[in-house]
Amino acid sequence: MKHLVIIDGMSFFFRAYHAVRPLNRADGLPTNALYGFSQMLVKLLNDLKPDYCAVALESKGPTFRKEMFEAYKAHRSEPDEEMRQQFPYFEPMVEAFSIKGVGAEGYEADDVIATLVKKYKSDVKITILSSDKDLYQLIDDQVTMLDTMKDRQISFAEVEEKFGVGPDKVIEVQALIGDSADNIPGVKGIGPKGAATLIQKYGSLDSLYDNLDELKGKQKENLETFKDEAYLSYKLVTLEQDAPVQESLEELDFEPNLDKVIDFLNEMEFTRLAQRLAGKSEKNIPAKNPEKKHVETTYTAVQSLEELEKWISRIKDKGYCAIDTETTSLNAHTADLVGISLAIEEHEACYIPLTHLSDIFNPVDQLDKVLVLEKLKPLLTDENIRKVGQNIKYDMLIFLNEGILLKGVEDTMVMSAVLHAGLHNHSMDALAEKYLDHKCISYKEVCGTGQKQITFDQVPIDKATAYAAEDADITLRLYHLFKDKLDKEPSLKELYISTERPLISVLTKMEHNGVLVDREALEKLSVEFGEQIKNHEQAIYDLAGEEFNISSPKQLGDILFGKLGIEGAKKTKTGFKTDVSVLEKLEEEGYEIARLILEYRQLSKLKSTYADALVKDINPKTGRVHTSYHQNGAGTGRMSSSDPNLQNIPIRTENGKRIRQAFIADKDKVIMAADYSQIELRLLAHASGSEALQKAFNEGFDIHRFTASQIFGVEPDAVTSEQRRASKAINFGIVYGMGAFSLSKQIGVSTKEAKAYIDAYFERYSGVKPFMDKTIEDCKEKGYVETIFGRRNHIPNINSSNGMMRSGAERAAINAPLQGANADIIKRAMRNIQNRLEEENLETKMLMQVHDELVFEVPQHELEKAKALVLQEMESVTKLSVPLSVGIDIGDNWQQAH
DNA sequence: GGGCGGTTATA
DNA sequence: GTATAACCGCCCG
Repeated sequence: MKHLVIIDGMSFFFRAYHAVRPLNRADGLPTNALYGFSQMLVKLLNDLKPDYCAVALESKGPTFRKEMFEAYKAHRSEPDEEMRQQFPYFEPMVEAFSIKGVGAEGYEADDVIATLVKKYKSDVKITILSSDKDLYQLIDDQVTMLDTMKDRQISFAEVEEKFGVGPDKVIEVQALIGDSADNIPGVKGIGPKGAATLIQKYGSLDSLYDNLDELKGKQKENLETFKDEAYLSYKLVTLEQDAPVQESLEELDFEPNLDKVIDFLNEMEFTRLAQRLAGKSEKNIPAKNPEKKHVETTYTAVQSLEELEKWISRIKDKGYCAIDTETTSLNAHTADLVGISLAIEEHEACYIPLTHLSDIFNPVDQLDKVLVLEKLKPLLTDENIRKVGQNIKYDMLIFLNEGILLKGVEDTMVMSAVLHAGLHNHSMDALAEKYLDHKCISYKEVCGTGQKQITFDQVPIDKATAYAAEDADITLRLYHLFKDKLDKEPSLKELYISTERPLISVLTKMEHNGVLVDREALEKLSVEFGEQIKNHEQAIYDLAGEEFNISSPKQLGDILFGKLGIEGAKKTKTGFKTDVSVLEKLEEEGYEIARLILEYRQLSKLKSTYADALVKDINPKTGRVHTSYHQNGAGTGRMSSSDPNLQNIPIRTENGKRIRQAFIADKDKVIMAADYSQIELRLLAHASGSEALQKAFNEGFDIHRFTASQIFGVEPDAVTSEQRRASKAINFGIVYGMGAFSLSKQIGVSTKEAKAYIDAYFERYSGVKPFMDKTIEDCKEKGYVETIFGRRNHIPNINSSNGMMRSGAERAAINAPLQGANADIIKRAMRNIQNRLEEENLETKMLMQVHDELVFEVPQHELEKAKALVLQEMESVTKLSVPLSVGIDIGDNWQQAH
């Protein structure tokens, strides 16, 4: 049977535009979308070998859907200028490939495709080239879809995977889900899962509504309320199969003319593609500096001393530059420098290769690393010449390992975190796409992936230059953009200049310091835990009556609630729930196996995540463990730590404490840990203005006992330990926006009682509830919340129409100003402490930060001095209506210092 | 080898 | 009931 291929024209043109990085013809015409599309067509010629081919075109005027429903596709944004400039070449391109363009006035391309499918599917096999799920309804034995960008064929199975039903029922499901991108309303409260379940059960929209009485609750209510929307959506997603399409199958006959194609490709200056088609090998094409021919970027490799001197002198004149290092590893503490890229003017950058692998067969022309670093050093260490990086802490660590401490740094990632917390991530790729509309060359494109991945020192210089120079260029462009944005937001600028920017160097030094761990102790623990795990395993198998993988929640659930028939099972999405709370309940009911599993879990966690992992993380060169801090790991302003995470080292259990004991001080030094006491509650007292709460802190009361006396109406001395425990849970819960239901579960009382406690709390600590309400209200209006220091966190879901999402967002909104202010305070303290340690020439080293705690390594002889300094700086970092209280402890290891 | 769910470690 | 990171199993390609 012959083969008809139908291409969803505009949809692919747009995707090509976004998928291909900017490209220009010598005269400046943007050509990236044309390039992507041409490339796709070439591949199509080779792979599919169609007998007939058509490109479906959009109607130029308004479509019947728009007339049926005004809002349809209403919030589609206008295409970019660079895209618009390429439109006039679209049809000539299609024509050059000898493909027929097919359209119908008043109909979308999708309708044209549907019409062609209906007309010809009994005569030919059809492949639709599109990734639009609205076309799934056309799929059947004769008709498949192909997403060429993802290189994925879409047939029955894929449709079912995506929608839970076959192509014949897709419309029914889509009618219920709706599509926010096209403004198709659907039924509120029904998403992909619910829609699939309903249609699977009832078969169609009509039948669903005929049997609506079988449903209940919110779902039924929603279906009733949005019945009109459902049927409107049904009409909107149903494709018109009888659009006025004139073309006969013969007219779609596909006879490509290679010369015409090559002429077009040459006209667009897609030389390599043209030559490939003409049968010439790619290798014969000179690939020297391919970027040079594009007007917009000049990326060069620096391979001579003269060139280097030129760049250095230009940077000195300019007063700042963007900088990026290429290395052999993602982890700065194990990475070796491979090359450096620099940028001073936008769209222009250089790459200085230093240690690319070179041998007599493949010699690499590169300058000597030591020499280049010597030349660059004055510039790098000059505080008045700003060095802008994207995550420059990484580059600082690389230079620090070469003996150079950068001064005067700026960081576009940190700037973005200050400006855009909660909106998106701050990776360069994300920022470039969002703010520069530019798709970066991906690391994978340069180095490959998986087994075949190479390190950067194996990348050829021209490829390395294109990648590395682009990074410096993009960083520079983002810097200019974010600097302007900060200038318009004085409070954010202040946060960046006085807190976040200085912190970069502090964190660099902390990571560089690293922490000493007792390897032998951890190895012993690993062995001991391993033996205990084995014993537990055997005991569990005996009770279960068979061997199974205890670490598999699936298998474990089946054993407990299936084979052993234990009652009271709760379900997760995929099986039985087997988490701590479930197992603890079983343990209370007397199930020995539950106790054993809990212990097994704890031991496995301690062994794999801490005992074994930490030993692997000991750096062979320094003998210490160097974490990576993420300055804005959380949208709230908190940091996070990874590789390894030193912010979740165990402390609660006895076995856990033994892990902490392995964090030790070097010879003649001690570990000093300083932590803020009750800082978030103090911040709540300050921010809410609650006088009772403020009084409690000003008088230095035991806050949980005091809260208990308030809630239960007894004298502080008369508070029972049970009452204090409950109050502690409330104090913590309040700052998380907790409700009565969760509190009741946590402290084991009825929801009613829990509600009474919370009411009493708000009654006694008047000001807290109004503060929380005001915070949410402000957030709904502005889309973000602020700490008392002006740090922002955006909460996009605060106005969500989904109740679950919205209440989640409200809890986040309550918590963020408190958690964030905590972060503000400790970050300022870190900056001040590091400054003073250096000013006063102390040998004390800051090693770790754990949200409200700082850990230092202190020489015995300066212990008193360091202690006083840290205490003073932490407590006096800001003045609130309640005092900041810091506890300091000292020991030979981290466990003792608590 | 990547992604995701379940689980657990911390503040 | 806020904010994270990491491990394991399991499913996919």
